[in-house]
Amino acid sequence: MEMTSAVASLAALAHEGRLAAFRQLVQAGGAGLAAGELARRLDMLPNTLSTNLGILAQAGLVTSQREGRSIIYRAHYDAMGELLAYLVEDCCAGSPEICAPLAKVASGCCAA
Amino acid sequence: MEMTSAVASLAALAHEGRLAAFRQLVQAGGAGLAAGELARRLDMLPNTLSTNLGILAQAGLVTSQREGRSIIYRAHYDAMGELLAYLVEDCCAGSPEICAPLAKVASGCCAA
DNA sequence: CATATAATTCGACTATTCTAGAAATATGGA
DNA sequence: TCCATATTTCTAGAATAGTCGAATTATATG
Repeated sequence: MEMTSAVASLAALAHEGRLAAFRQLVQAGGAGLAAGELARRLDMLPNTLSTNLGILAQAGLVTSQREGRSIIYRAHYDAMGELLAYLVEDCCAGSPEICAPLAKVASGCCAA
Repeated sequence: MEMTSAVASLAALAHEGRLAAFRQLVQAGGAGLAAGELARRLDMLPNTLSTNLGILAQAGLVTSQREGRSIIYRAHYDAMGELLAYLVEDCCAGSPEICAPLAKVASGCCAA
C-alpha cells in the first residue's frame, strides 16, 4: 500500500459520520446496507451521507452496487486489512513483547 | 474506545507528514526517536514536525520524554491496538470467511 | 406516461486545518 | 555567565473540508 492511499483511507475514516457509517457496514457483513437505511440509522441527511459514502468509496473502503431503487453499500474488508497492515508494518524493531497489544486486533475479529 | 477519540486518532494519522513520523516510530520500537532525528529523516522543518508530533501525542498515539536536550518520541502501542480493534469491532456479522483479510494484520506484526 | 421513491450532484457559505517565519523556552558545556 | 543546540509556541495567511438546500438522475409502479 502506498502512503497516498493510506492517507486517503485514514482521512475518510477521520470523520464522525463516515466512521459511524463505516462501522455499521463492517458490522453488517456481506449483506451490506442501503444508503437510505444507513441514513435512517445514523439520522443523517441523505445528501450529506451520500457525499460521505462517496468519500469512503473513493478511498476504497466501501463498495456500492445498485439493487432496484436502492444502492447497497458494503465494507471492503481487503482494503481495510491492507490499511491496518500498513500501519503496523515492520513494527517494534523486533521486540514482539512491545507490540503485544496489537494482538487484540485479531482476536477482536473473527480470527478468534 | 469512544468515537471521539477514534476520530482524533484517525485525523492525526490522516496526514502525510504525521503518518510518516508515526510509522518511523512504530518501526523504531521501544528506543523511540528524538524529534530532531525524525525531522532529519523526514526532511521536515522542526517547528512543523513539532506541531505534528503534538497532534499525534494529543491523540494518544505517541508519547514523549525529555532526555537531555532532546525529546524522545515513542509509538504508543496500546493506543494503536485499541484504535485498530475499534475499527473491526463486531465485524462481518459472524461470517469469519468474509473478513479473513484482517488476519493479515496480526501476521504483519510480531504476532507471527 | 405520470408519479413516487431512492440516491446523487451542484453551489455557496462556514469552519477547520496546514504551513512557515519569528520569537521563546529548556538544557548542557566552556 | 554566555553561547550553542534542541525543541516548542505564537501568529497570520492560504488552502481544504464540511454542510445543507435545491435541482437532477435512475428505477419501479399504477
